[in-house]
Amino acid sequence: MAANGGIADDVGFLLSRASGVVARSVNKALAPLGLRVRSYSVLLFACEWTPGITQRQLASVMGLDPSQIVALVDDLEQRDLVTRMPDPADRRNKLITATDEGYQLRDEALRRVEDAHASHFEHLSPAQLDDLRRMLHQIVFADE
Amino acid sequence: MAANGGIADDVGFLLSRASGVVARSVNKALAPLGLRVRSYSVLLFACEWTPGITQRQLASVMGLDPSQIVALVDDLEQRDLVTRMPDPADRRNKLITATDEGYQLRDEALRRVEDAHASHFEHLSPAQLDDLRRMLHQIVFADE
DNA sequence: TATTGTTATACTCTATAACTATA
DNA sequence: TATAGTTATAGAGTATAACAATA
Repeated sequence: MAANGGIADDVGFLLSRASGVVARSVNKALAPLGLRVRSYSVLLFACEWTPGITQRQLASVMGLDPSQIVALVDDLEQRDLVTRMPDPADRRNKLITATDEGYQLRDEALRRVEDAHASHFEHLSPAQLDDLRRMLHQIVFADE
Repeated sequence: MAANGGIADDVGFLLSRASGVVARSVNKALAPLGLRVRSYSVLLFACEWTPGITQRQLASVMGLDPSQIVALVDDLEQRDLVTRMPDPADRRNKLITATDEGYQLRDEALRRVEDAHASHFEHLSPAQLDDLRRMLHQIVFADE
């Protein structure tokens, strides 16, 4: 599975290295906006889901424990980028929705992340990036 | 509902998710051996490099700061899995080399990691895994 | 002066368990 | 009782700065 050329060619090792390189770069690009890669992802999910995404759904889709979502949403909520609205149908759920400010910050964040990504993905064609996306998706959801 | 082509299909996001899924699984597989994915990588590099790898080289190849290598090597050294030998040619360098015990533990670790990987990569052909390796390598070393 | 390894510190991320409120 | 969110805590990972030994 690994080890044609040893640990340096191990897919798990390369995944970790590539993820680290990109995340570091994205964190730097987002720092002026007061975002990190995690809070950025939460903001985008809040923008994309209508009429909002529950914290449980966020935890599931981000691969995190629900307890880790709390602080991320707290931060965005305190900055008026998202709101926590109790779901009328089930008051245990809290629907996370982006505010107008949230959408505006997302637009700026998307531009910065796209620039950061460009330097890392420039040697890959759009078709290759599609293949890459598909394969990563299969690794993440291998058991479904 | 989620938008398609949104953050869930972002290559950086998928890299982070896939890396997390695999690392979690590998950490669990290595736990009985007292290894984690980081110390496992150090052990493998120590096994593969002749006549040893310096801590600076380890930091470079693993994408870490040299200060982070110290504790990793300390741990392996205290368990007699690797040795720190001053390089006669330049006594600032310390060559990290695996002991016989280190090589033995590596063999067992390799088996466990291969099993852990199998469940995540089973839907990908050997050719696809080669493509994946190549693309990840290009992302990591895009600026070289 | 420059480089290798080291220590120290602060912050972020990860993993678990236990609690509350709603159902 | 079961589920969603929350709090708390300990451990692992990340990022910098400064220092001693060696070149």
